[in-house]
Amino acid sequence: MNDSVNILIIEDDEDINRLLCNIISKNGYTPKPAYSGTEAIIYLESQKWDLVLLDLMLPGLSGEEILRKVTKESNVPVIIISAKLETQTKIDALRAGADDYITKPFDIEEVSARIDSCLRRYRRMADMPTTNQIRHKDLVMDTDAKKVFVNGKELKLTAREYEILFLLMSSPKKVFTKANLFESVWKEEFYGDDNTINVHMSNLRRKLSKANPNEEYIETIWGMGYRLKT
Amino acid sequence: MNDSVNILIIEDDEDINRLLCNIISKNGYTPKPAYSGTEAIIYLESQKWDLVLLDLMLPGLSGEEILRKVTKESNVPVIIISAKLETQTKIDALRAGADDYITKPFDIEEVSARIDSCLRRYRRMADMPTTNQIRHKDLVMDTDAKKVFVNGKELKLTAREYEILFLLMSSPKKVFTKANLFESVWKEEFYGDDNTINVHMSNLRRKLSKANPNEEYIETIWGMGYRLKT
DNA sequence: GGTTTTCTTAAGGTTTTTCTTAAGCTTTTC
DNA sequence: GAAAAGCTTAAGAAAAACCTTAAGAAAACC
Repeated sequence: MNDSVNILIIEDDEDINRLLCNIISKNGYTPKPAYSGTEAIIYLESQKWDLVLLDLMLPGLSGEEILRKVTKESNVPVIIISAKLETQTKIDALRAGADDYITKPFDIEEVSARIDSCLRRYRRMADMPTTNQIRHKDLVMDTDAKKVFVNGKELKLTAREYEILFLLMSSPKKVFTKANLFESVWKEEFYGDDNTINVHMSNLRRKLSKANPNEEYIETIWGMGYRLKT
Repeated sequence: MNDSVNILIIEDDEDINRLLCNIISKNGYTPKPAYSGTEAIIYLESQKWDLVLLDLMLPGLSGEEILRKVTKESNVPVIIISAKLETQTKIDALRAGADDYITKPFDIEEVSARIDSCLRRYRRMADMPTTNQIRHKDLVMDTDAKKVFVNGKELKLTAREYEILFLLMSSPKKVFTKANLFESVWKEEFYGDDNTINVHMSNLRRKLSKANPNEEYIETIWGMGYRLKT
């Protein structure tokens, strides 16, 4: 168990799953079949994996959800295997953190080559501990619960306020222009009307400073935007 | 040399090469076109690259040879771009050390996603900080934090000053006319009144020379404009 | 369907940057 | 080496950017 390379195969079609298992063991790796999303989650949480092959079309929990969960909670490389041919799906998967994408029907040799390539890339990588918390000064943001704490005391924020603070905290050194903020939080094109942002910023600051009057969290960079104060 | 992300594009078709260059610079990276295998080799040996896009069908030195050379002599990730549809080619390329494979005709969004994904992977592997820095002499500009440092000491610039310096630093050898500067920084048409630029330039220079009196950073090219002093 | 929360709009005030002006300086050209 | 063109500096004026507050509109929730 120690030196083996463990590959989790999440694929509901039994034939395809078996085929993948065969390819993988022939290449000297240890396959583990999972036939549904829920089953996959159990395996994912039970041990450390070296690679995940993931079918996007699954009964129960969808492949997309699993992908999101995996990339959020761990560092395991993921290769998507799917019949979906649309480019957009591919792009979404790659952007969501997938490492490669193979469309069905696939070629045995190709799968094998991609698995090798992917593992080769990751072999040297050290694992990074991932948490669902972001911290800055005495601010703690729980991105699962979507709550913010100042000195352990919860700070009640509205959705917009939370999103703004999240953006700032996700890149602590980065200056976010109003256009940046607007497009990230509102998901609309920004065309110069920044007053809404001013007001939200002001409200957010008021709440923060009420929670801890001795600390300033958000800095204004004149003519540029906002940034977390270091 | 600065810390921008340099991507070498080895593709003999000028239209495709130009398209790729556009995609890449729009994503914030620095593209360099090479139109033949021999040209590519020269560039490959002349500097460090962050990513190579390689067309397999090339005049002169073949893509396969370049791929072999690159993977043998360096660690640079390579994405293959090719019209060859056969799986065997893909497999060979992946086995030979390529990191990804895109077949022509390709989708702009897909190329962009794959480049991002590939760079992200490598950055994690090398444990590289994702800060976006431009350097020139002892000037360091952090384009995320929008800060400038001279010998490690922060230089406080206004938005306009920052933009001017950014423009100069983004093309270290280029001479910017006042019209260039004005149109880039002010985003308005320039019609002859250059005094404003004079004043800003002067203020910028004053701050720079106060931070380091022994160095001159901006050069005036008489009758033409300004340039970073080498 | 009504209540409550959240968001947006608008206006007034403050701060900071940018622009304009003008005089003095430097480099090029003739 | 003098005239012309171009550049720098400084200071006050103007403009832009930003902050806060309050109230009406919209949305979310029950």
